[in-house]
Amino acid sequence: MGRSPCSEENSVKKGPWTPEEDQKLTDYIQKNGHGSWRALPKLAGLKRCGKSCRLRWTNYLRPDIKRGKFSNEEENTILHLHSILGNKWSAIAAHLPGRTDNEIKNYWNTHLKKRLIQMGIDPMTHQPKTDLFSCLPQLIALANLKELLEHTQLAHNLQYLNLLRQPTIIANNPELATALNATNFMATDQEPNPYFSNDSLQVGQGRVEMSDFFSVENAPVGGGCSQPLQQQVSIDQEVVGQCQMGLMSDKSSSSTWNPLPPLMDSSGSNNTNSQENSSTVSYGGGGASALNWPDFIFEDSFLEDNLSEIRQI
DNA sequence: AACATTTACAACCGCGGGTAG
DNA sequence: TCTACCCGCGGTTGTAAATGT
Repeated sequence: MGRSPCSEENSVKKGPWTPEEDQKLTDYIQKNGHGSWRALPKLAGLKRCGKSCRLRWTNYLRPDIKRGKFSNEEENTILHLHSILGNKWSAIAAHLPGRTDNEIKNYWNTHLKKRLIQMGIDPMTHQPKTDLFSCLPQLIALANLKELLEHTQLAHNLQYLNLLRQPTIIANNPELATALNATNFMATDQEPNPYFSNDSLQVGQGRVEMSDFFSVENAPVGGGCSQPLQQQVSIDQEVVGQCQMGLMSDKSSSSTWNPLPPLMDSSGSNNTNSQENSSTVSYGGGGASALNWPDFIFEDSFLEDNLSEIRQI
């Protein structure tokens, strides 16, 4: 009873198609149309089952098939339609001229599905995953990203402070000079700044190369960043503005991690040895201080007044 | 250079709906 | 209404190519 499956038919060839077989099939269909697929192999002189011929034609030999990489537009269409239709590959293919359901299915399984999983999105529901284990890699990546961005803000703040050390700026702002002196951040030519240089930075007990902060190679994997990390954190002409924002946010929120150098009372006898302090001061602690940073360094007008000096550096 | 592993994709398999007799 | 057959669909497998060790 019932029909015999294609694979059980006698003398039916399976496996990859040869160029000769492709040519026979193409020639026959172009001359006669496919008609009955079941009858086609015999008429075309092929030792294949009708089903195999149909698949070969519709998925590979059909002249209107588009080859090559899927465009961003096609990817977006697949993602959108899949979120509505699910695994209805033929329905999705109907919206993508030249693409077969098989090709879309393969592309989904090998590229798009994996990408959604990496982004912490359930490929079947298109919703963010809720179970902790399945999105553990994303959580780790986010934790790494947070750490990187905190260090980046620290670097920005310190670079801003370094810019403020310029003699012309200090000469015009005695209050700033006092504050900088109070941080142990002020250095002379004979006594280099222990915390910051153009290419490295003191963080707690360690020293980190600036290149570690600002290279894509060291960026955390995953995390769903919508733009290259380098674009987000690179120090360029906007660094002054970013530094100022960092300073202001830290100033207004003392309960959060504070990357600013603490102000120290310079009248104290124990704070004169910067070399000793360099090994003990931790920016992360932000310990209690009787002194405050002068308000004017957080204001736009101060920045604008000194922008020309800062940009000459 | 050799081997192992991963990736990409063509092809196969089985199921279910539709239809003619 | 039942049966045999055809066709299309979605899931799965096999394998060549690419990449890593």
